[in-house]
Amino acid sequence: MPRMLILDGNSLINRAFYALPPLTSNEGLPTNAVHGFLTMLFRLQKEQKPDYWVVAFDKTKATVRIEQFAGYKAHRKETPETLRPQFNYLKEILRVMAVPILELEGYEADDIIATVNDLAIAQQIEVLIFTGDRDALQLISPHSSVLLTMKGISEVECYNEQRLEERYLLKPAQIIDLKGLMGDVSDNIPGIPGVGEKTALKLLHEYGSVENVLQNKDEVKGNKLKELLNQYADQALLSKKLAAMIHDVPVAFSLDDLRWAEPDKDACKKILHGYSLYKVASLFEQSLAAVTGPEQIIEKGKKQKASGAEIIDTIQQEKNMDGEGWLELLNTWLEQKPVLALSYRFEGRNIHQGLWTEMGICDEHYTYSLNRYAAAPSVLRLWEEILADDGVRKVVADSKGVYSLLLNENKTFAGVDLDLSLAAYLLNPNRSNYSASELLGDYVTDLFSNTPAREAALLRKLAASYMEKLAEDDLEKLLHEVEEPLSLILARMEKTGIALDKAKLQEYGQELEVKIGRLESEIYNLAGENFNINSPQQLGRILFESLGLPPLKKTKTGYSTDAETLEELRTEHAVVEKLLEYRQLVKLNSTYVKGLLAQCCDGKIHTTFQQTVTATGRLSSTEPNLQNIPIRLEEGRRLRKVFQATQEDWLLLSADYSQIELRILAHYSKDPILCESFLVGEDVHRRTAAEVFGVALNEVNSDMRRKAKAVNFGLMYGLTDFGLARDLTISRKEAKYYISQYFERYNGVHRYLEEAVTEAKEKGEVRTLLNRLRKIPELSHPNRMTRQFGERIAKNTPIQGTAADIMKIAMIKVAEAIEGLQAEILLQVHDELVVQVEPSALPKVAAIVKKEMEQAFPISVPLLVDCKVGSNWYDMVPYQVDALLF
DNA sequence: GGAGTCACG
DNA sequence: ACGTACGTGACTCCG
Repeated sequence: MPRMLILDGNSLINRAFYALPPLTSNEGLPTNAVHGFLTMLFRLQKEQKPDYWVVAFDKTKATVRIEQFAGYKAHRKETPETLRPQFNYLKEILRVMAVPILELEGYEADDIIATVNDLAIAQQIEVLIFTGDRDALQLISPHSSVLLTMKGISEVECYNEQRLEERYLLKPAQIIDLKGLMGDVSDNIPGIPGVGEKTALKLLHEYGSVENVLQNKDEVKGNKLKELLNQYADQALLSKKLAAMIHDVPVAFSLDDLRWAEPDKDACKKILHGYSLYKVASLFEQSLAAVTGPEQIIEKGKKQKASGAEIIDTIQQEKNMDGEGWLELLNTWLEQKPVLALSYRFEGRNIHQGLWTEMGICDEHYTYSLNRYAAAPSVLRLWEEILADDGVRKVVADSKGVYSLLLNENKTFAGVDLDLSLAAYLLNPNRSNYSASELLGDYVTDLFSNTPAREAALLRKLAASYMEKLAEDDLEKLLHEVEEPLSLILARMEKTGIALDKAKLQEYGQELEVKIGRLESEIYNLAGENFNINSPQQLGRILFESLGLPPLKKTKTGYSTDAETLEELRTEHAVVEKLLEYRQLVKLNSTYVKGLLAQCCDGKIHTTFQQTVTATGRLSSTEPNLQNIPIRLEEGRRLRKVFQATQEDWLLLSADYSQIELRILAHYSKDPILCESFLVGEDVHRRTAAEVFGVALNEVNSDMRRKAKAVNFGLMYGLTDFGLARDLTISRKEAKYYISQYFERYNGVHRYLEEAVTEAKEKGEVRTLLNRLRKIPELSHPNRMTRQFGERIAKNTPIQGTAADIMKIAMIKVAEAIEGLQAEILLQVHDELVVQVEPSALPKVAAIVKKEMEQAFPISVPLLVDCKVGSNWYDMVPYQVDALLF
């Protein structure tokens, strides 16, 4: 008898989404649900080898059922942002894989499944329905069974008539009666309030159907229940109706459309790899082999052995432990100080408010799982002692995360032996994800049993190969002496946070909103109509169509309306100026006032410093980003008034490197003029102006200096005449002239930049002073534009990256030197450190900070740090460090 | 989710 | 003839 597999697309993708950690493709697209769905699909295909198959999806803008009952599914939770796009990815992939999809406007997957099921049965086809939704049990028949996902998606349970009878003592047709009585919160089917599964089953066992229950309601035991049945009789009948699937969906397909068809293997592989779904791709090949012939299975088996399969076989077995066993084990660890691999899970909104829930731990013999809620207090205390013990070395992915969670409970963490996330980042800073599950992606063949214990065992395995790779690329020192120690400092900075004056911020927000409101009406007046100013598309139509302004620049999608374009149109129409001001204020209000208030709990802000994001080695800051708080324009700069020390009456000390990138360029290039500028401590931009314009230092005017500054600035980015011209609003020819003059005078810089590119092309990579690596595949790309981009990266990365290296070293030294003093580092903004300090400790702390930063990593020109002090991040005044304390 | 815009170093 | 300076993150609109 031929077999058909019907999958409930919506139900299964939802299951997969909530069951799996948030995986992403290399491009950062969320793919966990797609991954989970396809894994289930191919497993099932391999097992069942169906002759027909189909995936049904909801398409419910206006469901037929809405007409019946307005509340139906009205309260369903909105699809999460990271799930929504995955429907389209999945459908796209299914199409390439020649898996039939059925959906019809106005109907749910359920209804389509019921319809297809009927048709298949009529054609003597055996049906297996795969879903997470118990509703489907109503479709069970002698020829149809239902495969239900149980916990998560790892376990499934197969229901046929017999099993349904065993489990519920019900016939398939009674499933809708069951729902009619007990309702279903997720589908917003009301049922009878107060009647749950137990009562509903009891009633059905006795009376068989909702109708019959209602007919005999007077003899039902229990006054309360009788009353409920009386009161909600109609609602129960309606609920039963809602629970019944529609069997006659007018969806157009023939049985032949659903017949299994061999897909284009290469196209499938390509699209799966496009979404970074490597595991699924290999599963796909296996399942294909399973259906297309035995020869290929053997072929496949060989290949499998050669890849990750062996490693899986050799990882430590998981060992179950009782309380006694734990105590004994932990004491042994405390004594013998083994290396432990760790993996963790946590609960809570985010890492700053979270608690770890489970840890997977792997020593050289076994792997274990420790659950905080299952473990005895004495076991937890001992485990915390081990976490804090520097002698017990740990292999982890994301040590900052572990430390953050422990800090939430005022516990500590030490003994990081190897942070695999940081290691992977140093080996290749271009990846998008360095989570444990991602790093293990190469090894994990069975994602569903990816427990913390298993993860820990695999991390331990991974550590060995990473050590080798780190040694090969000469990155061990940078990892162990810079990144790993820094991660713990970052965790403490995040935990400390920075205080926010909420009231003042709200006040500022109201002030902004008044101004924004005024500007809004002025803009509508000047434009002659109302529109959404925040929509670049609508704004473009107003400016360049209604008002007839000249469109100077285009974007991919239409007119450009950015600040640069508007600036040029300023004199053309009065509305332009208002728009610029409007944009500025809206930005301040939505990103900073609203954004910061939303992140502010307990009067403090805790950012997250990302240590594995940038390709150059810089940190980044998220949720909220505290590295881009306005400063350039006064309007925005005022925001800085609300940032204060977390300790009452303490001061903020800001220490920033002066011209660090130019100094690094001087070091690299050994250019005599540039080096001299820094050695004698003159104004570099003024000197550059003198050289480029061929005048004496005292003849340099402010315009000349401004231009020279732009050149110096541009150098670090791989300057072009076009870019310089645009920045200075001068002709390209003029820009070109300045650049040639510059390189003539600063020929050391010129030579260095050329050599940097040549060497990068040879090696395909660049390095910073501390050996940080960045591969630049763009350098050998066929497209000229891309290649030139690679060249600019080759010029910029050693400079930006070295600055980042030096700052990281400085942070480690500063943190160590101020330990025990009344001071804490709060923020890092690339070339600036913000420290909070008790006023009387200021002279000493400022001297330490300045010294440690300036001497963090000596290069051939001096590094200079300027200090400023204030009670908030706005009112900062220069602070002269006492030379004697230095 | 992608595009556009704009905040920072 | 083409497109154009490096590195980030957040918010908004829109399909």
